[in-house]
Amino acid sequence: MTNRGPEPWQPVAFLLAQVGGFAAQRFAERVGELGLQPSDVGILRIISRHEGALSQQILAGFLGVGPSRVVALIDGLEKKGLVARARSARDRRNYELTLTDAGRDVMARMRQVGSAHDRDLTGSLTADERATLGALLGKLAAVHGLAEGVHPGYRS
Amino acid sequence: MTNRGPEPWQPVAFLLAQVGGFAAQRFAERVGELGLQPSDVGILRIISRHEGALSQQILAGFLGVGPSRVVALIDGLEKKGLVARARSARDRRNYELTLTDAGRDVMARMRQVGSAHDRDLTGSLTADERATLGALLGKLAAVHGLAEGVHPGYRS
DNA sequence: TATTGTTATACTCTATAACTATA
DNA sequence: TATAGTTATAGAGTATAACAATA
Repeated sequence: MTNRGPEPWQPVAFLLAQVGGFAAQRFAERVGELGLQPSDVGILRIISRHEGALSQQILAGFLGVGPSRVVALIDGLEKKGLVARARSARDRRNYELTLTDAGRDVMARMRQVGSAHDRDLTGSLTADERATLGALLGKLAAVHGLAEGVHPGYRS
Repeated sequence: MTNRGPEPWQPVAFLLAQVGGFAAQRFAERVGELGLQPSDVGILRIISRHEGALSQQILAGFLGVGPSRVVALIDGLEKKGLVARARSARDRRNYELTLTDAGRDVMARMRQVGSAHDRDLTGSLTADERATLGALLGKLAAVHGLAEGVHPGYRS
C-alpha cells in the first residue's frame, strides 16, 4: 500500500448511500412480488414480536410516524388478510394487532425472499468478505444508534 | 471462528440498506444547511462535468427522469443563482446549462461538507477498516453496474 | 377531561400529456 | 413534421388538525 501522505480519506459515505439505496430498491421489487411494500415488512415483523400486545399508538411510536399514517398502513394489511384488529377487552378504545395465519405464511415467505435478496446482493463476495462487511456495517450501525431491524425510512 | 455448518449466511443486505439510508439522511441534513437538496448536488456535479454542453434533455437522460421534472429542478437552482440557462446559438430550442460563479462556490463548499460527512459517518473506523469497507462497497457497486457518482434515487 | 383511533383537509412530489417555439 | 422545453392536470403519499367513541 503506497503512502500518499497524512489521512488519505476514502469517500466511503457516498458509496454507502449508493449501494444501500440500490439494496433497498431491489428489496422493494422483491417484496413487491409478494404484494407488499417495504414498510409492510417492518410492520409485520414488529407485530409478530408483540403479538396481541400492540396498539396502533404504540406501533406509531415504534415507527416514528403519526397515528393517522398507521391507520392507512394497517388498513392495507388488513385488506390483504394478513393482520387483524381486535378490540381490547380491557380498554375498548384501542386495538390489539395480531397476525392472521395468512400473515404468518407471508412472513415465512418473506424470510426466503430476504435470503434470496442477500445472496443476490452479496453473492459475488467470498464468505470472509461478507463477514467482514457485515461486521463493519454492524459497527457503524451501533455507533450511530440504529435500532436493530428498524429501517430509518419511516419518519419524514 | 466456529464452524456452524455449510453457508452461515450473514444478513448483510438489510444492514446495508439501513446504514445506507442513515448516511443518505444525514447527508440530506448537511446539504440542507447549504440550502440544497440531495438531488441538487448530483445535478451540479453533472453540469460541472459537461460545462456548457448539457441540454435539459440530456440531463433528464442521465438522471432517468422525465423532462418536466428537470424543469422544476433547474428552476430551483436558477432561482438560487447557481445555474444559468443560455440558449444555444446553433439550435435555439435547447439550453446550454452552466454553473455561475456562485454555483462553483457552492460546489467547493459541497466538497467540504462531503468530507465532514464522511468523517462523521466513518470516523469511528480505523484507516484500514475504512479502506476495506470502501473496497468491498466498490466491488458491490461495480458488480451491480452502479454508475460512478450517480445515486439511484432519481428514478421512481 | 384525556386518550385511541378515524376522517378531512391541505400540501408536496411526481408523472403524463397537452402546448409553444424553434427547426 | 419533429424536437426542446414548458405548463396543466391528475394521482399518490403524507402530515396536521378536527372528530367520535371510550375511559
